Amino acid sequence: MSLISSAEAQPARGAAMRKPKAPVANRARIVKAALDEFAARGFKGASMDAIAARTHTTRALINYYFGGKEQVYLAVLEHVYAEIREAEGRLDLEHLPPVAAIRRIVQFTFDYYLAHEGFVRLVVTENQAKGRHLKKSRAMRTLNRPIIDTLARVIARGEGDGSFRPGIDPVEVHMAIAALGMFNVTNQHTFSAIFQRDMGARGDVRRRREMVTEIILRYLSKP
Amino acid sequence: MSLISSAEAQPARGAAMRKPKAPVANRARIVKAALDEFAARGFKGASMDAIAARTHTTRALINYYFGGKEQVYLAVLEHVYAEIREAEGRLDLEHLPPVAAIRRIVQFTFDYYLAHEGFVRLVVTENQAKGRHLKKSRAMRTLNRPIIDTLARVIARGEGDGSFRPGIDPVEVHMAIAALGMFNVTNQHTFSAIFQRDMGARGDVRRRREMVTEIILRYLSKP
DNA sequence: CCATGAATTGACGAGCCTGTTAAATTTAAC
DNA sequence: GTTAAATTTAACAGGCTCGTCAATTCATGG
Repeated sequence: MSLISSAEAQPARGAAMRKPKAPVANRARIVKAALDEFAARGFKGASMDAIAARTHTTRALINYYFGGKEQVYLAVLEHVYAEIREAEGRLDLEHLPPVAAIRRIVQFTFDYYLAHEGFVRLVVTENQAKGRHLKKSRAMRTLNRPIIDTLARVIARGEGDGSFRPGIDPVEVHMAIAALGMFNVTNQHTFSAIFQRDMGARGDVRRRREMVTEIILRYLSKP
Repeated sequence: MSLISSAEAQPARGAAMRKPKAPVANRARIVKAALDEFAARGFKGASMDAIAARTHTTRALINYYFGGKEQVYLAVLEHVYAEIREAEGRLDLEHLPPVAAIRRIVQFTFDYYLAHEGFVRLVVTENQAKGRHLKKSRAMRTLNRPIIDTLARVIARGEGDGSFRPGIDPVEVHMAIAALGMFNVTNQHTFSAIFQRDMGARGDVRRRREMVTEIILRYLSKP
């Protein structure tokens, strides 16, 4: 059943095995197209035909591969989460002093959301569905442990060397970072419309990025 | 035309006036039911029949009143924004010292989002639609000025009496408050599923509320 | 009491979208 | 070259949802 492992599912090529046409490449392209479509229109709003059109294939083919709309959606979800986890894994913070490490984490997260609007919107969509699909995927739980662990290690180091105060909850800090970073992209439109300020303006975004890191650092620092 | 003003459209009940059928009461009930439905399933996902069922009327009647799905949605949007603005208006901060005033604003916002999940989810939905509907409503722009103004006054007072540092942008502060408060309800499900921590747990929520106020106050305070 | 116009309903038609099925087309192995 | 599995296509059937329209209630003013 492993949907994510499909990428490396090159079938060990048993003797009695017949034919690869372009299934692997197709699957990848479908997931990518589906990501855009789901992110743009939500689960119900997304159209299988639209996804098919974006990949120059047909709806029937997608169903042949994945089994149905819901399963395509799940594949996309696992794909994007795997992607961000992988990116986080390359952060390499161990040799940085705590404050610099936090700074890097916050800015990485902020930038990643900004550059991967599809991911963010997908998370929003999934929440609108009350996490119904996510709960079905066991892969998710192990998939997101690392970020918390690294964050916890940095905070512990900071407490140790006196740059941070004690009693900080890493999960809550991660939440604050995610909240500030996500809001910047998820609520762009209503905010811009209401306050007549283009939230996407270059300078503003850079300033906001700095503000978010400052907010987090001030929260962690000694009184 | 005025969709929102319909609430107070009680026809002055002249002596020779008997009750019509139930148009006013119906309209109110429809908006309420539509709020729930749109919040629960998004714009596309919401069903006019479902709304009708919740109000014991029919789809045709709703169209007779509002004109169509999109217009019902718009009426709901204006309704909830008017509601939160009104609640904010009752905050009465002028006589509080700056720090206490900020504390009240933050906690009010946090609590309001928590108690009005429908409102929050509607904002999310509208953002998923890239603010398409909001932009059509001129009412929105004037509707949300007050909160920024009051916040700006409190910050100015704080800068004046030395409790806050200078150079703070009220809009960005409001954004941070909104981000932290909203995330707490919008991302409940994915966060709970991924980190196996029930974000809704009583104690956690109260602690988080305190954390959010602390985050904001630390950001505003002198270095 | 009746005429009038607003409020309300039931039924209809059209559009979109999804999943399936059977047929056609490739491809690798033999 | 044949063959059989793996892909791909085209067409179908069923379901859901939306907006509209003509018909029907009902309170009210004359």
